[in-house]
Amino acid sequence: MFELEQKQVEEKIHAYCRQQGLPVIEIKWTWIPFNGQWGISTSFFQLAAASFGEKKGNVAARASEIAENLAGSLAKLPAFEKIEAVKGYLNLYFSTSAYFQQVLNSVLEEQDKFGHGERLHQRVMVEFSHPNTHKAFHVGHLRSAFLGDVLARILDAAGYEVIRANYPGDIGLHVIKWLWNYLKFHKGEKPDADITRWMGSIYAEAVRRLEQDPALEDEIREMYNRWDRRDPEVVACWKETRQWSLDGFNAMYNLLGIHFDRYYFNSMFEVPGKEMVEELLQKGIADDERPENGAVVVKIDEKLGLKEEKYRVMVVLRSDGTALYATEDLALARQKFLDYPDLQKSFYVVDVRQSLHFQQVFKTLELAGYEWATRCQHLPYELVNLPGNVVMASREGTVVLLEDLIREATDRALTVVQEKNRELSAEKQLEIARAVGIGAIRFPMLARESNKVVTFDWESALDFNGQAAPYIQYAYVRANSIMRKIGDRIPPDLAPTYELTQPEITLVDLISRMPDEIQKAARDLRPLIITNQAYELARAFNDFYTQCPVLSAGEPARSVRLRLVAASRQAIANSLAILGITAPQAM
RNA sequence: GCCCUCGUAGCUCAAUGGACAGAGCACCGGACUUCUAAUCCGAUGGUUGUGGGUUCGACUCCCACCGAGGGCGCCA
Repeated sequence: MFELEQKQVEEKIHAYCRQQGLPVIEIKWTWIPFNGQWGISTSFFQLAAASFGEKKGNVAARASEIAENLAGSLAKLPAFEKIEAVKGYLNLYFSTSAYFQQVLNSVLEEQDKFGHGERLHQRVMVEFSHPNTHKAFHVGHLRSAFLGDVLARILDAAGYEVIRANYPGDIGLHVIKWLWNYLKFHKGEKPDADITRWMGSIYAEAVRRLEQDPALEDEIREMYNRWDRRDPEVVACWKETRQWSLDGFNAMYNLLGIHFDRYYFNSMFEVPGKEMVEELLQKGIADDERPENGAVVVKIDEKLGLKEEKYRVMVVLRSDGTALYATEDLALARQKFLDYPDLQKSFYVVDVRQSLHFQQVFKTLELAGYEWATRCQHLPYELVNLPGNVVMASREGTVVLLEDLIREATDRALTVVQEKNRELSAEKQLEIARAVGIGAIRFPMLARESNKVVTFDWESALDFNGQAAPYIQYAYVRANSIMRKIGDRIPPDLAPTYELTQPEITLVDLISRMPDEIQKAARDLRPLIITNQAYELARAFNDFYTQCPVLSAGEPARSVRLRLVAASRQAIANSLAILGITAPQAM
């Protein structure tokens, strides 16, 4: 938000460097790290070290000297209230009243666009979630869904045109097993409610039956053959039951606040994938080892002339000529660029275990001469495990179903809402409980580095205190409550003519950082940056709330603070929006 | 055997290569005639796995080791 001011100072520093015969280097700004102080800072250690060249010297002392000199020559800049040199750092403190006013004005003018970047007119795609039909949807699946959703929101806020893509696994061995069990033991059944759970149970039952009697594998093979022959009964059953899953997923996505612009289905890429393998063979990139009882493979390291193994060998077609996941991924990647030739980036939010697989796919496409291959990028994330490092797997039955988690979280929130908001209708209460419960589920999936394993346990999943979504939502509600008391009429623009207190300065400081934080989150593809920002903002607001009376304050503080409350409410709302967390009107 | 990721307070996690490594939970002690206490304030808690190296400066980068997890031609 302070590009202009920064530029001015940078020019002065550069002029000083030239005058002193120092190298002109890029100035890196940081926020002043001291609480309650508002401004920007840069250090001169690098410059001091450079000034000595090959010789040794006291860098700290030299840096202090440079900072002191600059502080002296910059002393008259009107943009800053105070300029000081401390231990080799140059600290520039904003003139609070002017910027305080400027920040609030931007927020209140831009409203829900505050913090967002200029439209870049660049298109990117984020593929995420990719659930398997005919299986349960469990908590382990949430990470990709939330990560992808929020990355899409972040990129959109940063200024990109974002395509949200889903790639459901609607065919494959798991579906065949399901169809077999259904047609043999459950033909004609269809539950009225809770369909995703039921789909999962039919699958789990199929797995159990096959474990108990391995001879049944023959029947699975037969079912696969029927599918390959496009047996009308099997195809019809597949179409119908596949839709049940998709309907169930849609209901869940709606509840979770996730939507997609584009669906690619696994079943659409079997044939095109095989065609691409044929093409790879013709180009001499793939090797057909089927005559020697092998498969069709791409020996990537060999083709690249690498001495050490890196990409290894990727199987692109089974020895019996049937398609693999890899086969289909080749065609999927291509389809995305056929649909959107101007795609700058094609992101895949898929768990870390598939890192090598995606490196292989993208490198193979590059070898095949597709120039867009380098625009594909896998965004890996670690798994959600159960305590004791137990992986969630539908087959093992070690899962926490999403429906159960949502119900528990919502119930717990509802208990509090009913106690605290007796005057609200049951419908309103449930709406709030949903926002709080689902927000509480979302937050911890986003508030940690994606390369760290998340351990799910009920106790912390249902803990609404501290660093959690309800804390942030509550800050929003408090701000909203104050504004409601004055009919939401925000006082007109005015400058603070009283001495601002520390909580007020900290709060506006954090609000002013939001545009930068959003850009940083988009650049690094890290939702964590936004969760941190949102939490800090909420904390600063709660601090302000307890220390600074608003409605009972005398003018001009009352009006200034009302504007600050309105701006805080907006900033918190915008942070929550990027995180896909609903900001309730009451709690 | 090769490759990838992680290791920070009792627990869960933060910290653009820069100022005293910060939060939450738990535990202990306080605060509701005042805008919603799902809140706030205070106290306790650290040789950042170990050993080297690079740098003016390392939780951060490099190397080795230890510990945990994951991946390596026909699963997805």
